[in-house]
Amino acid sequence: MNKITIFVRMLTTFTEENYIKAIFKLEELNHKAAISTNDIAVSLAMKPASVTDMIKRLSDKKIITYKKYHGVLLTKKGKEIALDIIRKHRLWEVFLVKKLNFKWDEVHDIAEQLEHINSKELVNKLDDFLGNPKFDPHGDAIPDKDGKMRYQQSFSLSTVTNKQKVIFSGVLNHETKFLQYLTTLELNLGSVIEIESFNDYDHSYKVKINKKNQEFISEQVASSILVYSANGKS
Amino acid sequence: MNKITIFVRMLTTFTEENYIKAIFKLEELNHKAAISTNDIAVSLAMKPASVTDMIKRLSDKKIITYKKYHGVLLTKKGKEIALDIIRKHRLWEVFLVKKLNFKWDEVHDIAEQLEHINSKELVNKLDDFLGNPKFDPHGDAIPDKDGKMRYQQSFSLSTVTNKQKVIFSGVLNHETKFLQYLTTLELNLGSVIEIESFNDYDHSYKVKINKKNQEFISEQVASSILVYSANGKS
DNA sequence: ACAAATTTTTAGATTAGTCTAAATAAATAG
DNA sequence: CTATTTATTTAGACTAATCTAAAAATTTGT
Ligand SMILES: [Mn+2]
Ligand SMILES: [Mn+2]
Ligand SMILES: [Mn+2]
Ligand SMILES: [Mn+2]
Repeated sequence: MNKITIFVRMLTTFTEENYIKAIFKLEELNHKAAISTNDIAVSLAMKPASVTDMIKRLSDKKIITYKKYHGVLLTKKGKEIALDIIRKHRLWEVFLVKKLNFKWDEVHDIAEQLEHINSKELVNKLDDFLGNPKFDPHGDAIPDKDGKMRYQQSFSLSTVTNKQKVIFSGVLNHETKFLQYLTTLELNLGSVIEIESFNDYDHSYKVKINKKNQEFISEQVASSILVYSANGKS
Repeated sequence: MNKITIFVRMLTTFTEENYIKAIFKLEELNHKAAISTNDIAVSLAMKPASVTDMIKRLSDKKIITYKKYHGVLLTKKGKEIALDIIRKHRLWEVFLVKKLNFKWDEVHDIAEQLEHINSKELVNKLDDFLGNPKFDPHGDAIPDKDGKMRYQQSFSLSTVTNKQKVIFSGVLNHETKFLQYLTTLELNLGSVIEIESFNDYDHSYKVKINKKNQEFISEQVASSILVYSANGKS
């Protein structure tokens, strides 16, 4: 009746990793208070009761801190896991677009699967193969092997109201439909957006893209477009 | 109390796919009779009772035919799924070796994960990116998108007893240790093996590899080495 | 052809991950 | 500050995938 206890590195399951990533993204948005059960449930399309169950498990594994009725926060270990998953997701997206010729609106779901492949050597060799890219096809920063990533000094187009030139550097909405719409505007990462006029009434823009096509951009669309100033400063 | 029944394409789980692949490989070896519960259990390091459970599920899904106490066989659908998994496994192995510079003895476990990534477009684009390779880094044929693969007309080195030149074209043992040993012999796919003498007593060989190094090959090793005749015929 | 050995299945239990419905705690609004 | 509303947790149930132990079927050896 003797039991031998062996301490095995506790791996995270596919499911746990999805919770960890969701909590990380909610913390990025909130970056103040703890994340609520409900917010996690909404973001994963799960019922709150299921979330309560899982956060207990993650808390036992020291991946989050959890105070009943008061939400959760990732521990250092939890953040490391999250950044590793995000690193893999974004590197695979670069691979799919740059090497396999997928379009930027086609890669997210495949990367959702690939981000769970477990191999340190694989992700690092993939990183090298791709030339250690700093941004993914949607302009999101890619964490390096130590989890470091430089957040871009960009802002939403919807915060700009004066005539000026800005550079398109990222999106806040990753839906296929939205990305495809931007493609029809010939808007790609790095494109120059010249604001020709701002409509005070509906907050829409008339812009010229890459000195070529003149387009109309609604407030709704502008709010999901990230840009930085075209004047070297920043 | 009305129920709406929606017919959803029934996807195979990770676990089911591993059973399907195991059964396929056992059928390749046996290619006569049905595959026994026990053989599946051994090949997956699982208990027979668990296998019985799973083969009931696979039978319900029409992936295998199952007669209680008399083993299983893959249906057409089952074989298609198996070939698709094997296609993915071997294409990913090519990717890992050719593009990411992994060694041929390092790729199997990573490919075991990647083979379950679910995306028709991904596997076909990967195939194109790799130049539609016909063989993986271990000399195994890669099924095309219709599941067709040309079996090689090769034979085990241990069936050759006369002096002759043969070409190394594959392995029957995929263990890291074995593959590493072949590497120390400077034996790579395509290497020329000149049989200089065959020892009738212990069935070992003295050979010259690539017209360079003279090596000793035991019967045990020879039995896992696949070759074809270097004289154009075949 | 029958007894013994082997293989396979069944029965019952466990864990991860999910759900619904009910209970309870926290937040909000008068 | 209390009542109502909202959020969270608990309780109980289900499925997939696994196990052990026991029962049943098949195979083997004499
Ligand atoms: Mn994505
Ligand atoms: Mn992205
Ligand atoms: Mn392999
Ligand atoms: Mn292989």
